[in-house]
Order: sequence, then structure tokens, then C-alpha cells
Amino acid sequence: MKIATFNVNGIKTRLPQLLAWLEREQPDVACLQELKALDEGFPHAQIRAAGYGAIWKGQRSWNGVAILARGSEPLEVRRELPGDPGDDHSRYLEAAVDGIVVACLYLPNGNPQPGPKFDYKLAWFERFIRHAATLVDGGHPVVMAGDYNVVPTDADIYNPRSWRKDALLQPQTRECYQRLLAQGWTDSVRQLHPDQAIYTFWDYFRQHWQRNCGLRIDHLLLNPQLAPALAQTGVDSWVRGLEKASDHAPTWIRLDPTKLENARQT
DNA sequence: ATGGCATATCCTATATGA
Repeated sequence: MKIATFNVNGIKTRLPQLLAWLEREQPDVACLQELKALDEGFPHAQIRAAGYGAIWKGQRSWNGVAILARGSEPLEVRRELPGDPGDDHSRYLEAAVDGIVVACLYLPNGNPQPGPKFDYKLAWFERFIRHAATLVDGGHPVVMAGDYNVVPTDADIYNPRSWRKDALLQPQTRECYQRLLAQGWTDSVRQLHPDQAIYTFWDYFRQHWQRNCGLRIDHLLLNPQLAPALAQTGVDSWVRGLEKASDHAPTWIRLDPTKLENARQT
């Protein structure tokens, strides 16, 4: 079973690249972020024609998340992150797919910092940590996949020098991420590739893609019930090289079928 | 310190991203 996360940076503009990726890589589950479209702007017919059921939560201009499942309909669990009824950003979806709880998240960017946007990022992160605590040992296998807008360590960026003041590298941001992992979550990509430079995002500036100057900010975290099934991880970087590409590339994990069956029955 | 590029909408100007 292959589970992926992909920040599409505008699903209307990115639909051809998204469909090309789905057809070629056939992920069983795809968590999408930055739809940048209203609910009625989600290309449901084309996604369905590609063989995927979907749930989505849109918003005008910004944010927006979706969960796609190949050959089935994701069973929606919740449409917002608990803890702040006044938060109107579409940044969180949670569903059950094939016996696994799938959380799709788009954590706030937080720039510029310091400032209200960084405060919002940290507040959102605290709410996410509180909710994750209920998922980590809730009796189900869980994956939390998305654009975390966190560069966990300096090994997760080509060169931190020009990014030192960026919200993605701040000590407070990294401390939140470490506190999340300390609950018992496994950072899938880092677990299987402890020493490798792996990036999931390359900005549009200064030919950063062509020079492989990237950041690792899209993550798939597994709870202890699911982590033993982790078999493989990767980044479909060919998608970043397409014409009119998103600045993120799809990032994925593969779960061992036999061990996944054990995880479901634990 | 700024800007480089891309996407969106209240679209020839501005907000946001990371």
C-alpha cells in the first residue's frame, strides 16, 4: 500500500500534472494541500475518472486540503482541527481508508516572523500536538501526512544560511516538531534514510530546482501501531521537473501488506 | 535588507507562499 502527500499549489492550474502523477505512480492514498479553490472548484469528475474517490475542504484563494483513495471512498472522520472554532482556514481533514486513519494537514507557513502569522503557526501547531496525542495510541493505525512547513534539522535543507530567519527553521518551530515526534510518531522518510539529503520542496527562485537546492518539509508520520509496517519511502521528484510544476514534489511511503494486516488487528 | 517566481482574486494591483 502506497500513501502519498502532495502540495499541489493550486489544483485548477495543476490538474494535468496531478493526473499524470496519479496515473504513473498509482498511489493508494493521496493527501493534497493548497487546493486554492472553493469546494465547487474541486475537479471531482476528473479525479473520479482517474479511479479515485475523494473528500475535500476548499477555501477561496488559499489553503484547501483533500484526501484521495484509489478505488474507494475515504470515510470522513473530521473536517477541522479541534480546539479553535474561530479558525476558518481549511487546513485539516481526517478519514479512514482501508482500515487506516489518514490525517491530511497543511500547517501554516508562519512568515514573516516574528509577527501574527508566526503566532498563528505556533498556536495551530499546539492544537495539532494536542489532537495528535489522541491519535498516537487511539487503537488504530494512523498516518499524519502533509505539508508541515517545518525543516526539522539543518540536514533537511541545502544550505540554512539564507533561511536562518525563516519561520520554517525557527527553534520554536523545530521544538514543536520534536515534541510531536516525542509522543511516539515515526518520521518515515528519516527513519529509512537517516543520513541522506532528501528534499520535497524547491522554490521557484534562482534555479533552485535545477541546482537541487531544496527543503524537506512534507512529512508522513506513523503511530507505533503502523510504524512496523513501513517498508519504503520516496519522493516523486520527476513531477517537480514537469512544465508548470508545483514547487513541491509528491512524497510517499509504502507499507508491507502482511505487516499492515498485523497492524490492523493489533 | 531585498528580491527573485508563481498562484489566486475584489485582476494592469495586491496578498500569500516558503
